[in-house]
Amino acid sequence: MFVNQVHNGGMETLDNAAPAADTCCTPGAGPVIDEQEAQRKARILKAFADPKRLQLLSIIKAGDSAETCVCNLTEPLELGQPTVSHHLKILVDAGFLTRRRRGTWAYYSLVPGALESAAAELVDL
Amino acid sequence: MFVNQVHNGGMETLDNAAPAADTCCTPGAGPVIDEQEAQRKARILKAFADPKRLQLLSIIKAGDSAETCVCNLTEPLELGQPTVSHHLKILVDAGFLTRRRRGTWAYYSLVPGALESAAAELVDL
DNA sequence: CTCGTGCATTGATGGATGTCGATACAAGGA
DNA sequence: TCCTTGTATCGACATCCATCAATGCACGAG
Repeated sequence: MFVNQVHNGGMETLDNAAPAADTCCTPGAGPVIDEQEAQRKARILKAFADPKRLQLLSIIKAGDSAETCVCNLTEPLELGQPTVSHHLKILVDAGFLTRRRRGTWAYYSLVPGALESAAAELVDL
Repeated sequence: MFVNQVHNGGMETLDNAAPAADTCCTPGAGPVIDEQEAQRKARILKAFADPKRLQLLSIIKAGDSAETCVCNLTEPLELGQPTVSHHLKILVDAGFLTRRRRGTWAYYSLVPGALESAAAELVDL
């Protein structure tokens, strides 16, 4: 099924005289992340890859008491309340926000150091 | 149309005796990124939010000569050649890879400091 | 207990995106 | 010149995702 690695189909004249005429480059033997690790990192980074979620994090980060309820988030984002709750759930599941109910209101706050660790995942992949 | 900010519908007994019985929280007056800036950051981060692209970057980063051709990328990712070219184009357009043709082969290399600047976009949003 | 309010969940839908097969382009060799 | 090989692009398809309207749930007030 796979016919990728057939670079020289029966080439006999090469032997070892030609230095590297038909090899494109050395494959590189350094450590490479596997598929599972790549999926884990991608799942984390996907939580940030949305403009509305970035604005959510920015607003919550700029909050005075480091706690923000949903009613203060629907208006500046120009989104419906269900959509805001949806984005907040994604950020909570990704481990970047914590949710705390007080009365009928739900307050969200940043998890300390979560952004920094996510950024570290990017640099040393 | 918008009926969000009508928290107290004709509440007269509150005056200023009750501290903050029906206000959920202070809106927070800190600086917040606008929609345009959020879209710019999201476009950058979206380039990373894919496991195959993360593996691509990892392989290229681990390459000895810091240059890798496409033929060395299709096999470890278990993807077809058009798909690999598609991902590479996304990473080039995002400014994280540079492309250089030598003969019939195309070599890709990491842009120095690109990952670090992208990580910085995450921390100080 | 009933009502009202803030928030979460569900179902549906339009748009974005990853993947592949087919094809076109570029460059070197016969 | 024609042919071969590596790469990029195109068209199509399947899936994912952001969004909304409708509904359900939790909690406080009366």
